[in-house]
Amino acid sequence: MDSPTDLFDDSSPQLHAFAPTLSSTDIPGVLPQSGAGRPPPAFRPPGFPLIHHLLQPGGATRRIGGQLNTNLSSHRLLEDRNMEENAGERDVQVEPGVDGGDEVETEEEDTLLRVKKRHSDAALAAEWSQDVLKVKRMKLENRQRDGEADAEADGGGRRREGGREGRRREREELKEQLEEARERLQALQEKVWRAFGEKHVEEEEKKSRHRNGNRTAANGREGDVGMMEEEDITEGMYDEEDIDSGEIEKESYPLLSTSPFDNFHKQRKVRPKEKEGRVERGRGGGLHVEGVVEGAGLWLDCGGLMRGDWDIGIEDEGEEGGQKFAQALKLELGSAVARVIDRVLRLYTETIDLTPSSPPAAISFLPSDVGNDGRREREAWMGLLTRGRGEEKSRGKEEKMGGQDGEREKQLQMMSNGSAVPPGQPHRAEPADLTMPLALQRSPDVRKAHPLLGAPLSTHLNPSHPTLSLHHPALPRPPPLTHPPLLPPSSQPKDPSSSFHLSSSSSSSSSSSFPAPPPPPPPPLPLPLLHYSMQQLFSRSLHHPQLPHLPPSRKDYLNSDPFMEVPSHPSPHPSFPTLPLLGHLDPSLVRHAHGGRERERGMRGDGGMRGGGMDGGELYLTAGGTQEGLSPCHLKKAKLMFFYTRYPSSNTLKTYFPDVKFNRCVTSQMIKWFSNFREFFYIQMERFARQAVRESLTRDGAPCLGRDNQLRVGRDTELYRILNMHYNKSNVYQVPERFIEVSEVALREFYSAIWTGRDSDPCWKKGIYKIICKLDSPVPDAFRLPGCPVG
DNA sequence: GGCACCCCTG
DNA sequence: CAGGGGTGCC
Repeated sequence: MDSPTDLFDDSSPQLHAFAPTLSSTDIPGVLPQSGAGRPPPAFRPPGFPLIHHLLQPGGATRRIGGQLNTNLSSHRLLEDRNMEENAGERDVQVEPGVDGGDEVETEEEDTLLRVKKRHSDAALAAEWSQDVLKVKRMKLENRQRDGEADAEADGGGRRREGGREGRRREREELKEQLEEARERLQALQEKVWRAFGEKHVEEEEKKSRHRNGNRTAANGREGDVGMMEEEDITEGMYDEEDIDSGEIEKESYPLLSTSPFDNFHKQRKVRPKEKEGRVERGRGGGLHVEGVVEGAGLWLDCGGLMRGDWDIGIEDEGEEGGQKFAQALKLELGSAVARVIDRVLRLYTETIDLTPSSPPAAISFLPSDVGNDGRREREAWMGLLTRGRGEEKSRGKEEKMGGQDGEREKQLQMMSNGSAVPPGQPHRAEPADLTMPLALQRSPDVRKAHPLLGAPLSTHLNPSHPTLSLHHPALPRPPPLTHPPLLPPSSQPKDPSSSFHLSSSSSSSSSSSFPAPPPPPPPPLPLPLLHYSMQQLFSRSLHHPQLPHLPPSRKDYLNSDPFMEVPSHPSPHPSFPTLPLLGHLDPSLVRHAHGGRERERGMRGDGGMRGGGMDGGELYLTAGGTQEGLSPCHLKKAKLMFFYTRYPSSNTLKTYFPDVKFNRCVTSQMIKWFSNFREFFYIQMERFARQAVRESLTRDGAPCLGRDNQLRVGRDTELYRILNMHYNKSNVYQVPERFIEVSEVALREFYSAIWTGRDSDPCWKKGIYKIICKLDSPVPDAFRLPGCPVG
């Protein structure tokens, strides 16, 4: 069965997956063709019950088609077989003699099918179907115990014969049906919550279960059976299911904390006494409707048909009553399912509706806003990676790549201090501009003490640039001479400030610290936000925070690695899970992570994987093993590594991709990657350098500062944005300061070469390459971790 | 000649 | 981003 992980692929953004579109997929029998070619459904909140009307008597016909049909059909086959084989044994959930049961089931499936259709996502459907089966399996296991318990209770209680025995049996069967329905509802609910990002209701469920447990316990011996049964089931369920949905979702989605469910639960509490009274009238082995329903956190209120009424009806009217009961059950179950789905969908749509222009909010997917797990992971992969590389610590342990670090720094310093000044500079008045230390423009206090490199690189998030700007990379470049892209805010407040405030707006803290000159409102930020959140989920699941202890043999690389501190650090937030998170997501993910090697092998040369983006690559990570091919995840990691090393040796690559089984092909492919990265890098440098040259020529009388400032690559510049978007697309990694400095060096080199006309030499770039090559810096040790850096 | 890199192209 | 040709270095 297909894994639901496709759900999170780029190609099927969440909005697509869960938007209750009223497109052709609503036509019964027309199932969505798993994503491809379907236009993103325009989302609109349902103003009417989406499901309920389908459940009216006669309204629910069984039309199943496509993949779902396969799944559900097989499910039903299994189910039917179970019913036949186990009718007398353990699985007495629906006895053939009872008409209602099968139909209820059918209606449920139909209902759910429609939900799934509305979701228009085959993956979700598959997942759901899979989980139904799982629930069934668990139920079978629990049924045995349950059956024994029931038998005991009956044996100790009363003996009935003839019709009475039959009615009791019917009740039990109906009870079974109810339980099954409850489990299905619960499974559905979990699916939906998981899919919709709901977590809060789970807590409600637990509270409800507690309440219910207490209440049921108060009902005495007969209640105990039911309670234990229910708890068995729910626990069994959660033992398994919690692995899937678990803490992550519970912690991650506070948005829905005031959900309609809350109100509903409050509603329910209005008349607990009355219900308790009715419960007490219930008989041994009776229907624990309320417990069942409440335990599932659902609001199956049964429309006034309370348990006692049913019981009385059954007792008094015999078979007819039983059939009525069955009918009522059927209706109520159906309507309950409908309400569940309606509410969930409405809840979801409301949530979506509340944040229609979610980009800014969602941009805060940056560490402070993600779930705790994500934050922790991010700290491992991002915060620590970017934070730690103190220059002092890094010094002297440079790898072979570019020679000694001190040498590099000297070089860098030299570059920035004016060696880049072109000889024979036409504009004699301006060399001072070009020789100005690049970094002085940003943090003068620090940089004065350590020109250019003295300050620790990215030791912290500069409050002025806490996050990266989020300009769309595809924005057309402005005309060269109108808005020099490299101008800093000081010289050209208009352009850079807008971009700067863009970047600020994406952070939570700093927008106030930079009073904007009447800035144009930030344009919508077209980032794949939901997609990114899913990325985070994946990366969370696939990073083993405690795994990365490296063998001592590698300690020679690790002396300054902040990442190594991660596992030993107590989590700053007590709620952070300390166990590997792998199990908290969907089991299919776990499967991917554990047994994914087979799939990894087939992954290479896919092409299809990149259908909507390459982020599915995270799915192919293994925690500990190696894989022969390179995944998109590795590409991502390589791009981030490019921030540190532009010319990695193959040894470096092997060091930092421990989960890759290197062979000639893989190595050359990775080398090629970096070649491509460099290419892009140099192209941008040249492009902006030429632009700056043009700008210089046309702005002849302009203040000197302006020209100088064009040759910097601050985090507020277009060049930076372009680079960031290329190497750090999801923008979760703090671009190391050193990379910015190297970029500035490159930019100045290009500028100088172009300015002096050296670019007429066909080999004019080689010198620049040489310089840049020497500016490689060691890659943070955190990159030695197998797997995917966040983003 | 082998290799790495650059550059161009699709 | 990959493939392939060109170039320079060892």
